[in-house]
Amino acid sequence: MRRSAEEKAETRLQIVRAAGRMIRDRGLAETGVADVMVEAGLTHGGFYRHFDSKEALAAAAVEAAFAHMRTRLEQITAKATPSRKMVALIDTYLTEAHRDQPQHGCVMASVGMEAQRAGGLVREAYEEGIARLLALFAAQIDAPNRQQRDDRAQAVLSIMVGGLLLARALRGDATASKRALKNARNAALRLAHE
Amino acid sequence: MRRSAEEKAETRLQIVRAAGRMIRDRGLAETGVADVMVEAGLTHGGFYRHFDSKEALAAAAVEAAFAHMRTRLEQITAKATPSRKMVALIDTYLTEAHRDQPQHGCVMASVGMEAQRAGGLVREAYEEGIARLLALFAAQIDAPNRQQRDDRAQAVLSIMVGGLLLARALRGDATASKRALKNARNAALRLAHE
DNA sequence: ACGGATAGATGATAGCAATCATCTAATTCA
DNA sequence: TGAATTAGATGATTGCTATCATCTATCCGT
Repeated sequence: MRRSAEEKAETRLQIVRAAGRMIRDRGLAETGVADVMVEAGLTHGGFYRHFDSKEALAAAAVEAAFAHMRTRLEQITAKATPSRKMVALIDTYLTEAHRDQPQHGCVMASVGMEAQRAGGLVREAYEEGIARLLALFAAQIDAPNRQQRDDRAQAVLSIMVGGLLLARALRGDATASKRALKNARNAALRLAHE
Repeated sequence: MRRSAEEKAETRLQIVRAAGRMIRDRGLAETGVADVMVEAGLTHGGFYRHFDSKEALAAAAVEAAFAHMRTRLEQITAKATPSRKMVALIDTYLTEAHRDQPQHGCVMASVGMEAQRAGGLVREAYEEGIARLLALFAAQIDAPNRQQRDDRAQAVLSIMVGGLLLARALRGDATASKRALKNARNAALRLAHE
């Protein structure tokens, strides 16, 4: 059953989104092509009409997930007053919702090392995504020169990712997990404003 | 060919060590039982004389890797003067060697989310390992009460793990990667000493 | 020293995942 | 309108992995 070019693009988007969710939720290796297609409302057969390989899909999914996060964060900063932009970013990232729903969250925190080990297109998309995320952070930081902004952006991203990872690891102890988020938040704020 | 109980224990240790290295290097899913056995100098057949399942092996490997890291860190702190203990820990963790050799490094940074998704025994070993790591850190921190020590330990572990992850992600840009280590180090020191 | 026990090897099996050849139905364009 | 095109379905194939039955050579207790 042939579809129009528009419909095909829409279908492709559904596949990429489904892959993005499943990869962040279950991991790269545990996400099968067939699973993704079912999640996208299709059967496994048509997959290769859209992508050359599983790797190509994974790379597209990583890229799209980073792009989605960038868009969301940009909207957040746009709404905040200049002095509150960084606070807004941090408070968006270090939430219980983000901790509990990796499938809609940060790729770095959910598939960090996996994406790197994957190599090829996936790794490229991953590294590019992080570089652009750092740039977005640096742009919100108030410091005298470029180097200092970049340095603080690195520190803030580090504590946010590490804090989220720790909060997820401690989910068995609700109190400790919440404290991990709070401690990371306080630390991030301090590091952002020096 | 039957072996003595002592030899069996030694063999088991070799298997666990090999698994620990491979899991941190390649990831959980990419590490096959047969690969581990070959790495341990055996064939895949005897595996189930030592472990009930791949999961049981992975859990043992995670536990052993955490234990090994604890031992190393304890030795480091034992050698340092009281005021330098925390600095010593941080400087041991945030090195280029650690960045470049995940197979001998921190489990949280190399298989964090994978270990959690695995569930069951692996997840238990992972959570236990992190809890004990936090305790080790807290013990080195100079703060008026327990809660503050725990909070700072969480913050320090978060920035260290996040910083290492970022440094690994940026390995394509040697300068940026080194700065990520340095920025995390500075931040960790500040967070440790308030 | 000898007979039962067992560590580790060999080889089989079952299940799953990626990939692709082929089929079909619908659409687009001439 | 109708022929060429193609999105997506069906089904096959290939390769890999976890698991386990069985075999054999050695060790341990008697």
